[in-house]
Amino acid sequence: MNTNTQPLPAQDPDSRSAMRPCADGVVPIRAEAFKVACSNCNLRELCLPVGLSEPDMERLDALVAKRRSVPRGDALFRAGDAFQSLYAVRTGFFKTCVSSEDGRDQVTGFQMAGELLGLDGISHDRHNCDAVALEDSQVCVIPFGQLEALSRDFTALQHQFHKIMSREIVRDHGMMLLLGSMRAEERLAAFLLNLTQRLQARGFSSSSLILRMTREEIGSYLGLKLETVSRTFSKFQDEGLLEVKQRHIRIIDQAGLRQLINHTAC
Amino acid sequence: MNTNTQPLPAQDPDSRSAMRPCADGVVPIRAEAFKVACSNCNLRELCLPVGLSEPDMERLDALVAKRRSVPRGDALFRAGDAFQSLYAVRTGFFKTCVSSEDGRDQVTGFQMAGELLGLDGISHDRHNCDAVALEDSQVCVIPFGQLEALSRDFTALQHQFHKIMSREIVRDHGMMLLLGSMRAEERLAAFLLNLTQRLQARGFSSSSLILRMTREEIGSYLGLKLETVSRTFSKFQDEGLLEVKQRHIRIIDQAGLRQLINHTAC
DNA sequence: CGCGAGCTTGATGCCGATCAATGCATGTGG
DNA sequence: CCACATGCATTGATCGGCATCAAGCTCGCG
Repeated sequence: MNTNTQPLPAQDPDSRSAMRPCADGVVPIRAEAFKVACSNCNLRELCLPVGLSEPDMERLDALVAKRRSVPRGDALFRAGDAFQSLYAVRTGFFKTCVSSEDGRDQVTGFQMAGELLGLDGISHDRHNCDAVALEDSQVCVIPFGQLEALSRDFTALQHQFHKIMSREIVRDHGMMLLLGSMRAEERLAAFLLNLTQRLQARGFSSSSLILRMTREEIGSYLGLKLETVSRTFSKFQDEGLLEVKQRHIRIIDQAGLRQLINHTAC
Repeated sequence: MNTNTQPLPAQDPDSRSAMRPCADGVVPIRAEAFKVACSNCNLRELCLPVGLSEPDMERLDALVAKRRSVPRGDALFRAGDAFQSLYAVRTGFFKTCVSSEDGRDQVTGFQMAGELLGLDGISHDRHNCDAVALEDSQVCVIPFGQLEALSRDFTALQHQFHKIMSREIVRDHGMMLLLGSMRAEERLAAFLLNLTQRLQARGFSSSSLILRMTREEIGSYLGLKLETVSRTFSKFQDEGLLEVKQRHIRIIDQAGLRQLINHTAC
């Protein structure tokens, strides 16, 4: 309903071809006109400040004074880097992936505007996964020590932060369910529905989207090979559930997708 | 090395047949002689108080004044229950499992002494999974509101709690890697090594263990069917890696198990 | 225009699921 | 104490979903 991200008809459809140069301050993006501040960020309903009152929110502003731009393909951080800060995605799109000693790797999540990156770093003071920008992106830097300090005399922030961590745990458990017991079609359907739901919350169309990641990255996330992802997309298209043109997806029968998940049917 | 849980030769081998009656206070377990307190709990090196100084630890004692016994098979909490408290396992063994609308369910973890239960409940003020005791167990009740309050003027506790949540996230990402890209043998090997490592940290033998869960529960956790778990156990036994007698496992070739995981070999 | 990254599609094979029967412990009631 | 029921584990036979290998195809870009 009330979208405070500027409501685009679909995701900014040309952002891949015509990527804007992104050195800080070079390009007069509208956001630059404001002070760097949560209190006037159009993501405040989705990000760390959720539920904070106006005056409370201004106390956050001191915290997130810094931004950082990450061009497509670059890492915001890598596994092993010292952990200093959390990051809130302002614009753009990220993937996080862990890898085992023997070189296998697994995409553990895709993050879009308003979502937090780096929570896994708290445990051992080192980041535990790579965070890579899938398009030119910008993040707010949240020094973790300061976040802890501020949340010490700031109950609402403290609680909100705990909720965010807990929500990540719940999400991960959902992924374990998906990876442990769903079949390829169910996985892909769940993935698409989750993606569109999150895009919708950000003011984008719920039926039309552009995938920012490759089939291989989707496959890694869902525990499938890229060929299986591709075939499943084609199958969904044949069945009239989707229209698939490379990375452009239009969802034709959302209810049909939903049934796929809830209906064990087998 | 210095084990502060009483170091048993292996896990209390008769605890399943001769389960002690477990109504609170009925049985004079040694712990009952002390006050209920973190500061003299033999799990303090593994549980929430890790890293706290002696005087700091005593401040925790006010928090965890209550215990609760959970007989084998009973739920400590169920998905949908109102979230009030976290729980620290004092004795016994738990599984947590989530289930989807269509009845599928997935074991998301096994918890032993010193580990925390209920972190997923913070996000929506309701528990999001079931926690079921796999043997007669006892937990410390940690009212979450009080934990937040105490951690507000108690930096070390605050930080420790954040680390615990983060560690859970890291663990979950590891499970996603396992579920997304490992084969049955690798999964079971990783599971056994993880289990023995945690048991060893608690003063138990690192080569001999008793599984507290069924083959089906292991399978659910690892994204396999119980027959596959059973077959893989047999295979490991044939290869001289393990000795398997029902739920009694003896690890003969730990290095061999380790190789299985790190060596993609295929 | 032609190269290359990423996507699609087909043919084949294998790992683990499924179905089914048997074995093995524990517990119960006659 | 034995007979039987019950829950869990093992093992075999078969099947199917997804991985793997291998071409082509599409599209954006130098």
